[in-house]
Amino acid sequence: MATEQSNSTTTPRYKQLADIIRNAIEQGLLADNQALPSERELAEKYEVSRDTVRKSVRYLEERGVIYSDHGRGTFVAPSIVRRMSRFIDSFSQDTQHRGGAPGQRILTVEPSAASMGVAGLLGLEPGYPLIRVRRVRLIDGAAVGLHDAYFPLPRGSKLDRAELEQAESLYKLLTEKFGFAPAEAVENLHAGSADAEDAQLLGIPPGSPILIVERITLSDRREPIEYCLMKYVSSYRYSTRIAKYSGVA
Amino acid sequence: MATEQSNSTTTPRYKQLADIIRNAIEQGLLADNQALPSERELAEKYEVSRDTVRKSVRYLEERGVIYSDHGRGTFVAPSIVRRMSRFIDSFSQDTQHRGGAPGQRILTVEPSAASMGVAGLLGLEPGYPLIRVRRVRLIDGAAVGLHDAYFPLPRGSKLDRAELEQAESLYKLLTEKFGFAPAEAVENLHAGSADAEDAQLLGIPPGSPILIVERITLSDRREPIEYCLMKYVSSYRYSTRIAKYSGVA
DNA sequence: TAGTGGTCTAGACCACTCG
DNA sequence: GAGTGGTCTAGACCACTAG
Repeated sequence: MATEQSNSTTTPRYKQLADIIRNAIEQGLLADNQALPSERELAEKYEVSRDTVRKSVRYLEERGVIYSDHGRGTFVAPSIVRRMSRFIDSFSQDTQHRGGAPGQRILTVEPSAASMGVAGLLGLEPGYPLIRVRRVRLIDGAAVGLHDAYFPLPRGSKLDRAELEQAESLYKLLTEKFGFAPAEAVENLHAGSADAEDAQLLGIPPGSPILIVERITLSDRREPIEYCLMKYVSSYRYSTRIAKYSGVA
Repeated sequence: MATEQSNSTTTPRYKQLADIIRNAIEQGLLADNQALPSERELAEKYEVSRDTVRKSVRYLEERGVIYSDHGRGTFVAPSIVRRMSRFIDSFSQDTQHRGGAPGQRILTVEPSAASMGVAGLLGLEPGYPLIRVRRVRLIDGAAVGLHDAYFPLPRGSKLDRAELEQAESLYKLLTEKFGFAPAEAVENLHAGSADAEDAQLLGIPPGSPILIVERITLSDRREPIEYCLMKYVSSYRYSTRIAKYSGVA
């Protein structure tokens, strides 16, 4: 930690240290459930305070990379846990983490007045102008899901299909072009059946079971900024991690 | 924070303060998205260091109760987010949070030698002696899910149906009687169809779509201690919160 | 008993937001 | 510029685990 990289002006030390530890784990230098050096040792080795080391440890613990046990030490989380983090732009990342090639086929990109349902979820007036983007999501070229996203654009802005087709990701495009800043999301999941259109687009028989995921994305001020309805074929796995039991009452 | 309760010997101050804040929110003293007093004000008012206040804030932030924004302040999370925390013993708690009465009908409590599949998931030898508990989960008396749990018991221990029928919760019983100590869990979800038996137990037509949740529960040492296969009718909602986008490389 | 993580303090300075 | 949260330090003591 002595002589710092060029970007150290902005990256806090605890994140730098966290990256060092995470890289060591990802490169297999530390095995599952193996103990890390003690906090005091890490502090000395990297010339930071113990409190900064603890911040790194918390940071990685929240992400399921390591875990600490009072009086015993800090350990590498088993890979089954490490692989399970969820992120907001989950489809592409999840798929890549699982070794698949994510893809998409854009169906429509069009203006859409908010229906009562969507307006309620987004906290807007019915009829409010939204953009609706419908896509088939692919893994290794095979259709696995349908995404139907609704979001407002800043007044006067436009989004066309060509733009989206070139972009690496819808979220990245929205973020860079329109200042779309997702901070958090809530998701509701349930089982359902494919209707005729779903079935045709996903290449499955009508009535097949599908996993339905509804998501509301919130800005840093916790204003709803997107509603997305997703439908997945039954071979698609949605993975999640449930953190430490929190002594609720 | 001056004169403390009797149990203050063990409860850390930051959790006591977190409880004070959470209670204020739950009692409606603070509205959604309303700003909390600044960290410095809270530190002065409750006579703790600012760092301790920050621990309380982190603690509640992880649980989706509040959120902080650099330079702006700390705010009450909107109720749509606050309601979304998941816990390991989720069914009973989730159901209660939603205003329903959770219940169960125990189908079988029996010894079961680990199949190859379950053995692999639990990191045991096939044939290892396990207990298998099958239950129908109810909300307001109506069947909504099937739980099929497998776990090892300490050598020589036994678990019978009568015991389970009296217990408040399977987890509580296992924890208190056998030192079962869940620290974390991973879940995989996908859509499927009810077979004849599922359909009969859930009171739905065979072939109906169901939400299939597989869970592996891990101990504080991250050893797998339970595998549970859950099937839910399509009206059941599985809710989750996706925390702040974490700058993963 | 030695070593580990957990809590707590008091103070400093930086980075960000907003009027 | 005033106020907010974010980072960092150095040190102290407690609680837990294990040989």
